Amino acid sequence: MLELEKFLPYRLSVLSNRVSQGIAQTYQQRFGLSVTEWRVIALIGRFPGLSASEVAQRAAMDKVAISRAVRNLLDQGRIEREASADDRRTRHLTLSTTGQAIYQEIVPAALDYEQHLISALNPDEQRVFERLIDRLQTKAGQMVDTETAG
Amino acid sequence: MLELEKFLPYRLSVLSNRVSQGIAQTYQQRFGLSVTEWRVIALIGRFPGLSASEVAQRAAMDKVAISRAVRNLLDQGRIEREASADDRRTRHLTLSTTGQAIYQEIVPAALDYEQHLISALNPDEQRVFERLIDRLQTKAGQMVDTETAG
DNA sequence: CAATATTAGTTACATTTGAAACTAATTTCA
DNA sequence: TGAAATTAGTTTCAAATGTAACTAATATTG
Repeated sequence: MLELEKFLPYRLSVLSNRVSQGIAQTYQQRFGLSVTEWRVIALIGRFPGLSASEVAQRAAMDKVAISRAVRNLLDQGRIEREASADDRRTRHLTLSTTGQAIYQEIVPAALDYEQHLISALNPDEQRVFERLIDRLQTKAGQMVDTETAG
Repeated sequence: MLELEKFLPYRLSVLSNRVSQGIAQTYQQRFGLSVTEWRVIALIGRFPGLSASEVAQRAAMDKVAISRAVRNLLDQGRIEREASADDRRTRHLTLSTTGQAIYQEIVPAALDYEQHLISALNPDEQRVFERLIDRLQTKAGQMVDTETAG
């Protein structure tokens, strides 16, 4: 007997969607950023000079999605792109002044959201929760690899 | 300083996507079901006679998405639909014989997947994890309501 | 060194998804 | 009662997304 509302994958999905949506309000309304665009900004802000494919790797997202987000952010003048000295295929990405302003404004709001959310747990619980998430993450990864799923 | 890879909303998103994808292999490959179609089947299997909007509510999904999934499942002969006696707008949904067979086959596989996944945690940890998820779920809901997000 | 394979990134096309408008049935309440 | 509001469900159109094919640059290897 499967009770969807108690089924872990389902609960994870609902929770994740709700959290993402909540946090997205911050940057969608204010800056019209998509989730992918925001992640690109977050990563380039943190690691200036990343290439598009490095961003894709770190964001765990598709390279096509990243390519499109990069294109949009370039069009909007929020990031800049410079050819690599030693590999003419890769271009290094950095935030423009505008992009930096956005980054500076969103990061505290995002961290604030996270703080609010996680304040539902006490510090001990927070640590436990994060460790368990990591373990599940690892396990889920193994299961994709070994095709145990069916 | 925001480190995406430690940021809870991001980690939840990655974990949830990975888990959903892992479990989806079971029903996508075998039956060509989308996530939404599978959820409709899961809910109608559990609660025969639900209407489309009741399914939408319980699945926490958009009514348009449910409408489309229902249409597909009807076309595939996997569910059946019968007008309600007391409200001619609503139609009650049930699994066809084919739909039941699918349900009977997927449910154990899904539960099995969940078991494998959660076996990364010991029983105590499992209970803790579920309680924490619930608390975060509640908190996230409150935050959407009160627009605390930023 | 030249043919082959690989990698970065983009483009094109087809499918999915979401928002808003819509129809039909039902409720509400003045 | 009957006009206005609500609800169930569908359709439409635009935007987002994924897959595969593609270009250009680099790496490999015979």
